[in-house]
Amino acid sequence: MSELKQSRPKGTQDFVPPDSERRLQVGATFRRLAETYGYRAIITPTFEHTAVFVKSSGETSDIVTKEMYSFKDRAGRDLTLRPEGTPGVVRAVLENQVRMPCRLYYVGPCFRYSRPQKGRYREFGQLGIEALGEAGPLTDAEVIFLGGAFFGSLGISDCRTQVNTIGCRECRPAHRDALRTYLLERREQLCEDCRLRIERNPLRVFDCKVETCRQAARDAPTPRHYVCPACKAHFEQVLANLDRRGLPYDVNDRLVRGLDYYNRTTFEYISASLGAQDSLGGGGRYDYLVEEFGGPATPAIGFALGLDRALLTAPKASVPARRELAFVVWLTEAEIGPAEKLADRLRADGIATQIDYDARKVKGQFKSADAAQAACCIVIGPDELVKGVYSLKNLATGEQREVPADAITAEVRKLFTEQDSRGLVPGTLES
RNA sequence: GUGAGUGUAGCUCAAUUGGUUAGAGUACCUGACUGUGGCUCAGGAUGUUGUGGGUUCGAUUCCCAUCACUCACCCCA
Repeated sequence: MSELKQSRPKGTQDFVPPDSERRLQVGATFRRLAETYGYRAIITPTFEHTAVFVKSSGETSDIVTKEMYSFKDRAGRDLTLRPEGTPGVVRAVLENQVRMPCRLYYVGPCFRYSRPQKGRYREFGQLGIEALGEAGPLTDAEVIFLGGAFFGSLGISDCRTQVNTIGCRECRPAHRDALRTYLLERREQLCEDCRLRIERNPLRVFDCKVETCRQAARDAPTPRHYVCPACKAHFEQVLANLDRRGLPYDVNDRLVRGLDYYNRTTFEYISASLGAQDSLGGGGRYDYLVEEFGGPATPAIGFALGLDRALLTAPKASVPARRELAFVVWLTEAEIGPAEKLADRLRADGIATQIDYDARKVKGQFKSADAAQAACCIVIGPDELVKGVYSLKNLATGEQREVPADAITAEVRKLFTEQDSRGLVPGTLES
């Protein structure tokens, strides 16, 4: 293996065909689905002022304390590659005074500085939606359902949906106090991290995987048992609606999520086939965030799904044997001109067309066509020029026949659809 | 940030207790086929064994360091 001077930075990925196409397709599936539910695209910068993330994700969150790609630009501004999508969206909505309520979706890269492993990269793709200005539980259920529908449309069958409620401003303090008291009584059993969490964010103890902490947390007061009547009713309606829609879910008392800004409904999609990083995505309600950004009090809910993890979990569609690509083959240099002209004509007609200008022999051109997975070759030789025809060869079946020059576009189209219907081009990812 | 494992041809992997010329499949190139790919047959090319040190008469094999990748902790997408 010869030494490459440059290799990709740790935790980043290259996508070469056909993986690149598959990845784009997943994004396209998401876009289409989101649009089906009335969401519209929002595009925000890949980096923001660092304060945007510190303020929204929480100063004590792991993302902010140790996972951000932060840097100073040449004018000394403090900037950060976005570790998640929501803060930038909220900032942009306020900055542009987008009329609310509004439903927005985004697809794009996010960055976190953590040690890479299966399903976890330093640059990763997120697919997200944010519904701003909708307060009701039916929105929560619809959002949760939409995420489930997305994984379903990718053919992911082992996705489980977990939901929980963590209460609101009114009921959270009561629970927090109860939890703190409970944890302080069992301080000895807790790991170092969890002892710190008691003061900073006791909810996180529920997330801890240390066995003694799990035991200690088993009977700890959960948020759900302390929620106020309003939150309780809200959650019950969310669940009732999920039932009505037929989306299976598990209520998970310990599901609290890593971002500080959530309230009431939280949810997460889990896959068994992902390994340690088993979360396909998650989200929740964040009714206070817009206000904290200096905007008007605005209820909101959203989710972020992992593009890479979706790709990892989704069954691999068989790679198409043939692409809708025509390949023009010339015999002698005298035909290069006509070949080029024909290719341009086909392209103008919307047919992807390629020529091998470099291959000296016909055989080499056919090999190129085969390697490119072209559906057909169109041969131009001295004979064809005299007769005013092209020889059209179907590379899947091997049949070749002469077609009149002015019928070539129609014939190629016909050949494409014939290959499709004969199943020579297996279905793509979405079907 | 912590731990473990793995680095041999473009790819997937071999190489007996350290033994001299590092192999196979596949992919690639050429020819059989001078206007035709995919099949078949016959040939061909390819490696500083990740890198740098060390032990040894001799290292792909053992030791140390380093880099990269992978998995896990952590965290989450």
